[in-house]
This record gives sequence, structure tokens and C-alpha cells, in this order.
Amino acid sequence: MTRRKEFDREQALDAARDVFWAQGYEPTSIEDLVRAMGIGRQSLYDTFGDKHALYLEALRRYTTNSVAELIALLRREGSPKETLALVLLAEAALPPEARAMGCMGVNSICEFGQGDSEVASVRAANGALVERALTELLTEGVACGDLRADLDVRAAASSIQCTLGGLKVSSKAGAPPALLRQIASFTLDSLQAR
Amino acid sequence: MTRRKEFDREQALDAARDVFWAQGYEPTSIEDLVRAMGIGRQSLYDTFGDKHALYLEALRRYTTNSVAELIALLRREGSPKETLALVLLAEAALPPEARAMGCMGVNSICEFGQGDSEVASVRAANGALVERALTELLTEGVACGDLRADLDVRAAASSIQCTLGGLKVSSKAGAPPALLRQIASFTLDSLQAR
DNA sequence: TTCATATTGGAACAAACAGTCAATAATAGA
DNA sequence: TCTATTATTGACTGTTTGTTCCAATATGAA
Repeated sequence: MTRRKEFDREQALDAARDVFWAQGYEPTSIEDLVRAMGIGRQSLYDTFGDKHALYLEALRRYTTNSVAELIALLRREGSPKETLALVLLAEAALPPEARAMGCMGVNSICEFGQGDSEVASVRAANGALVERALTELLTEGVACGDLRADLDVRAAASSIQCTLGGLKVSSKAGAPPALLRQIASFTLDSLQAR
Repeated sequence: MTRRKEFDREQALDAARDVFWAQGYEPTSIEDLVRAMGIGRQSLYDTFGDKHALYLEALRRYTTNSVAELIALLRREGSPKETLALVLLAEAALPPEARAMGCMGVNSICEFGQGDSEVASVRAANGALVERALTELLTEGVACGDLRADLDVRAAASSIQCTLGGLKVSSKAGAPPALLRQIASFTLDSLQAR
């Protein structure tokens, strides 16, 4: 009954996410987007609404994917201590181009703050998921003796999430991987029994 | 031999810094700036060059001030442990409006990354100053028994700077002061002898 | 007072911006 | 094959952007 789209919606959305991720919201023009997405202007507006709606969808896609990835890592087989090390050392292991992009969620915090409630709610929901998975892992770590018996698990979970954010910022600022590893090791060390 | 400026340069620069701090570089228009600074368009260009030069000078002013403030705090009289507590708890003590603005340095990292070398060099210089003052304080803390004897002072300094960045981000994202205090206390705790 | 120079506000600039419109092209059901 | 409906294309809208030009104004030195 109708003509079919010539492009793949998800693929175009991925391209948009990458542009927003690398450049942020304001500095990204519709022109940048249509070029990267490989579609026409009108197709963009018909399919995604407007620039803000597209950004929101791209951010949702980013957080959903990256949180799912992080949670999969947190719930993997293996000792909690090793898993924590993997999580904390992940940033330092990324290639330079990936480190230069930082975290799209952190970027959106700096760009929008609490000003945009839709953007804020996307982040809040996913932050809570990470918090929970992290708490589970820490609880398991304490139980099996990997971590300090007197560890305040809730505080530690918040603190680790804070450190992960800090690592992303330091990384984007150009900190060398060796420094990132040093921070990761130190943080890890403070959780363990001594 | 000539006419005098009708405005105070430093005062105008403060106003510009506040606008850039709150909104970031791209979303801030020259119109926003002249309104906040209370000067004419041409005066802005004659006095500060262009938008980018003005931003750079505003960022320099911000980092110089805030780093000087932080270093003064780090080098105050009193026990290292208490000083560290003050530094880490500072963010949670700020009024909501101040927390919503975040750190202009962190904001600039997220907005520019390593792309703008002038911006990057402003941050690098000041980051090194904080690192040094932090290291001195930690060394003193270890010497006087406030902190763990086996503390890796350099790693701890990097880690604390990372945490401070993370706190700024969490704060701007809307984390309640109680959570920020929890993170600060946990971090502090991990530095102390147990 | 007069000259030379700085500052100022407003008008003007081209370029870039987000978003729209209308004509054309493609498809699936009748 | 026709028709209804959607997709694509590129030109176009009005606005906002950063920056500059210009004439008017103010000032200190001669």
C-alpha cells in the first residue's frame, strides 16, 4: 500500500548517536546528522521528529546499550574481585579514539544539567540499574571474602559509580592509560581486605 | 590622551565566566554575553577579541580562582584528615544553584575534549597544581599518622582528584547532598588507618 | 580650544541554523 | 493498470549566529 524506507532506522540512529556522542547536542547541526546518517533532511524529520527528539532517542539507545553491557559484565561468571577489576580497568583498555569521546551520559549531564527533564529521566533510570547491579556484586564479594567484611556496600556502590564517572572525565581530558589504571587499582585496593 | 572605558574589565569578565559556566560555550550567544556583562557588542570585541578568546580568558579566570581556593584549603592549618574531609565534603555543602552549575573545568572537558589545545592546556597546568598540593597533604597525613602508613600517596592523589571530578558530575546530575556526603565519607574512610 | 585617539551603540553583514513545503518517485492493494 | 499512500529530494523559510562597519561621542595631551 506504500513505498518502503530506503534506509535502516536503527542503523541511522546509531550514526546519529555517534555524532551526538562525539560533538554534543548544540554543536551538532542537522547537516552533520543527515550526512552521517546517510538520509535526507525530510526523512530525518519524518522518522525522528525533530533534533531534540532524535537526541533523546539516541541518548536512550546509548544508555540502554552501555548499561546493558556494564550489567552483563557485572553479572558474569568469576570472582567479584576480578569482575570489579575488569569494570574499573575497562576505560584504560579502550583505544584512544574511544577515550576521547568520553561517556555520552556524562557529556549530557555537563551539557544539560537538570535543565532538560526528559534527558534527566533517561539517565536517572539507568543510573539506578547500575547501582543495583553494583550493590549485588559487592554484596557477593563481601560474602565470599573477596572484599572487606566491614564494607558499607551501599556507600561503596555509590562511590564506585562516582569514580567511574570521574574516570570517564579524566580519560576524555587526556589522562594516559597508565594513570587511569593507577586510579582503578587504588580504588580496587581500598575495597579489599588488608 | 584618550577616552576611558565605562565599564570594569574584571567585572565584565566575571559576568562572562558565569554565563559560560552555566550554559557552556556553544549555547551561549554574544547577545547573552553583552546582556550579562552590561556592555556593548563592539566593546566586547575591542576588549576581549572574539567569543573564543573571551571564553578562554573566562576559563582561565575560573580555574585560577577555584584552584587557588582549593589549594588555600589544602594548605590551611589543621589536621590533614580534617582538611581532606572539608575538601571532599565541600560539594555537598554548596547551595543547589551552585551544585547545578557543576565545575566549569569539567564542563569544558566534556564540551571540548582534547579538540581545543588552548582549552586543554589551561586545564593541564592547573590540574598539576592541585595534584601537587594534594600529594603534599597526603604525605603530611601519612607522616602524622592520620592516614594509612602504607598509602600510595601518588595514586591516592590521582584517585582523589578523579573522585572530586565524579562528585562534580554527580552533583550536577542532581544527586542529593546526602549521597554526596556518603561518597565523600567512604572515600575519606578508605584513606585512613583501620 | 583643538587635535588625535578610544569608546560606544546601532545598523548591517554573510553564513549557518532548525525546520517546512511541494513536487517527484516508489510501492502495495484494488 | 490505476489509485492511494508513503518516501525522497531539493529548494526555500524566517531566524539567529558571530563579526564588522560606521558615525557619534567622550577624553586627555598639546
